[in-house]
Amino acid sequence: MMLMNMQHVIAKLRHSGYKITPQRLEICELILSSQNHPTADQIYQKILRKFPTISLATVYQTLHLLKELGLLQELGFADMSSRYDPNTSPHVNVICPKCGQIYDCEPKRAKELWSQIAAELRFKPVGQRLDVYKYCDKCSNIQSRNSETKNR
Amino acid sequence: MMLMNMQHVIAKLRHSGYKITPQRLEICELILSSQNHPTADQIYQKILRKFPTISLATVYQTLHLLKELGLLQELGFADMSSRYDPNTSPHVNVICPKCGQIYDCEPKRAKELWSQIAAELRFKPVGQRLDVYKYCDKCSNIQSRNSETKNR
DNA sequence: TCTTAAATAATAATGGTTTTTGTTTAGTAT
DNA sequence: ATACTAAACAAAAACCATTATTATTTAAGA
Repeated sequence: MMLMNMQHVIAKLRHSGYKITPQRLEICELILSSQNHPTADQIYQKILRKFPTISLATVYQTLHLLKELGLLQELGFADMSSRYDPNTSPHVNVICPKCGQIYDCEPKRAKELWSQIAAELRFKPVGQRLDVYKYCDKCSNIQSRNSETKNR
Repeated sequence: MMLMNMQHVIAKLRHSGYKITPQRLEICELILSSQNHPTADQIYQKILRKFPTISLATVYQTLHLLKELGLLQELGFADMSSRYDPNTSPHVNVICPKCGQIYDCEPKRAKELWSQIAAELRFKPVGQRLDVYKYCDKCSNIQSRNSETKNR
């Protein structure tokens, strides 16, 4: 299983004994339809259009549930809030260290790298995370303008 | 540059115009001598023995400075805590998804295959992070005991 | 339709990190 | 060695993403 779809989500929820609610389905669809991996608050802001009384706590609860069911991956960061990735298979997250922009990348070698490392580690991991840091076009301009000063 | 040492830290601080203080040196030594990547609070608790009046804010400031100087990597996690790794070269962090225990791993093929991916991406990353999730011995026992129930 | 455990909404609480402010100190010049 | 000054420090308050709590609502089976 690589990228979840709604059929899969519904089946998994039902099979695991959880209820199928409109809120849960909408949260899933929002994550699936977004290219960058949204934060909990970004999901909350979007879902407010369709569910004006939804609580941010519900968003968090649902995200944690989907994570436990293995339907998405939570990417924690030091300088920003967590982001949620519906792709749980080995792939590369290209991240701007300045603004946090993320996009996914699936190098041909990624899965090969993964399987070789897994073989060398002598155990079967339950998951993985591959991040690559690269200044996006916007931030690399700002960065080069400030790079001569002692900036902190 | 892979794993920092004290000589290197001192040179880097001086060259960058920052002062050499006992607090900064002690924090560096603690990180360098620790096998697992400690949290800010774990460093704070240890350093209290030698500097009973040190502030937690000083620990954070120092860690951020060392990060900016490229001397260590900050690993952010979903539970909003960070851990600090003096090894900034491509390596694998083996992490227990339950308790957060971490240890480093340097598979022979990691660097080789990593550079191949970098070549395929057509840019030179400014950093990277490779996490592999594996339940530690302690947590895998607990996990198997609870796995039949709907646990959350 | 009825029943009930689960899910939701609203709100308060939590806790890691950052900011602020006044004091101390490392590094340099005298 | 002493004095000077910007930087670093300690202490405490503030911040804010996330989690816990509680009362109300709802999905799903009888």
